Amino acid sequence: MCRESTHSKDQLILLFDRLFERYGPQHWWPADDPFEMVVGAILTQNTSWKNVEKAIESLKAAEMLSMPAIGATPPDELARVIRSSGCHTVKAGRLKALVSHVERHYDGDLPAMLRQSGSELRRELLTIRGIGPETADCIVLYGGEKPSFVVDAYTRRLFDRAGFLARPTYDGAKEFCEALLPPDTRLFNEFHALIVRHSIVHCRSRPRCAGCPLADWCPGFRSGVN
DNA sequence: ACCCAGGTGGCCC
DNA sequence: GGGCCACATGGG
Repeated sequence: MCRESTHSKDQLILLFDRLFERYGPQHWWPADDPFEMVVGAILTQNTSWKNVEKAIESLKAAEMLSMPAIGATPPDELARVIRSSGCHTVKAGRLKALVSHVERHYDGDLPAMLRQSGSELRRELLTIRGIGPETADCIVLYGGEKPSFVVDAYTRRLFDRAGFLARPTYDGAKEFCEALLPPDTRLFNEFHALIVRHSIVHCRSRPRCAGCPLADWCPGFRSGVN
């Protein structure tokens, strides 16, 4: 990173303000409890949230949305229940890997794991098969409620198009944000949720940028970044 | 018939 | 460090 300035800091905060003014608080993560949150984070990997909701409903209907149930269910049966989330064979294995980790190291006490510091929790999550940087950051931020900035494909594309960073890597975009923003859980929570919301609701359904709250940063008619 | 989704791991160079 | 692929359902 190393090219940060009060300029890009102000721009970044302005971008957040524009999104917040437009869309308001997003109230993420949509889950009834920490375990459902973590399950959702794994199921939503490269998958639309709509399909994840169906899979979570299936788990609830089968009374399988609990660590003991997932721990005791054979992988192929679990896969059938979460089928709608796509890549279900892979994800069934990831859910079981997560559950067995928490059972082995915390006697099944997920909140105990989530109580660690953000950096320790992140490091530990990354050792679990099927949890990569984005899923880990989601769990730290939305499950552990510690300020770990979540980057996704939308974030990287937005920062690239808006001229904040050129072809950012995951870690590059994360470090950029964490260097410029105060480590505020609420801010990080809303920032990521708003970028997702904007990218889906606005950019996809209205590709012409009509009324885009980020028009200042659009490549076509940019007015002053950099 | 494509292309994309709130990614990750494996393999390659 | 990057590029490519499989994983796979459901909606545009």
